[in-house]
Amino acid sequence: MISTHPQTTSELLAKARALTSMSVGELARLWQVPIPADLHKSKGWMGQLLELVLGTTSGNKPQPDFAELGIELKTIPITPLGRPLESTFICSAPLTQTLGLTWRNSPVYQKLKKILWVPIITAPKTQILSERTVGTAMLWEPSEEEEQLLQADWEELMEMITLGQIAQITAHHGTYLQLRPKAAHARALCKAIGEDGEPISTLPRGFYLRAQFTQQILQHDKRR
DNA sequence: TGCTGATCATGA
DNA sequence: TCATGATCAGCA
Repeated sequence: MISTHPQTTSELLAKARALTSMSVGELARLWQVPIPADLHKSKGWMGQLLELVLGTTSGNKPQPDFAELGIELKTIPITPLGRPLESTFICSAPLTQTLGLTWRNSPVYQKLKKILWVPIITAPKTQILSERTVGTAMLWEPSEEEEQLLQADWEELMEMITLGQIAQITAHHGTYLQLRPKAAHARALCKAIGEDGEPISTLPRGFYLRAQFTQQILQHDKRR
């Protein structure tokens, strides 16, 4: 089966909604994608399957998955009750040259401003991949209130990075947006700002949405 | 058992 | 190394 790139937002949403209740095994068969035994060594597999099915246009370039529509695609494993099993990676965090960076022109905001969420109903986490099913996809844009909350977290974290306090940042910081390691392994280091403004080597970090926040998004949208 | 910190695959 | 896609694994 061949996917065409969706031309409009409504076409994309309709396409995603048409997948509701389909099993992962069914999708993989239709698109002739081999199913891994588990996701241990194929962590991005689910996301890549949906990219194929929905016909994303961007590959692994630093731009929205549907560049023309300005929409980012995120697959999120949820329990049958709608609780996300994982936090959601947004983008890597700039650790140097952060002065002058503002919320609205930050990579975090650019990623978050329009997201197509595709829930994958997964229960329990050990459930065989092919038996998981697609939930109801939804298009989300942050409300004013949500944006303010995210911006506050972002500003707190970015200030710490800029002031050379990255070593003190843990995943406990940030109410809805957190900063965590994002690396191939512990030896993958990058440059950051040290306590006295000197360059230091540290683990690359990424911004993540807490599962609690994602849950609110998904629940809120159901009431519309 | 939820969450943090660590990790896996792939392409340029 | 850094971008894309995330989930794993063990501790609190």
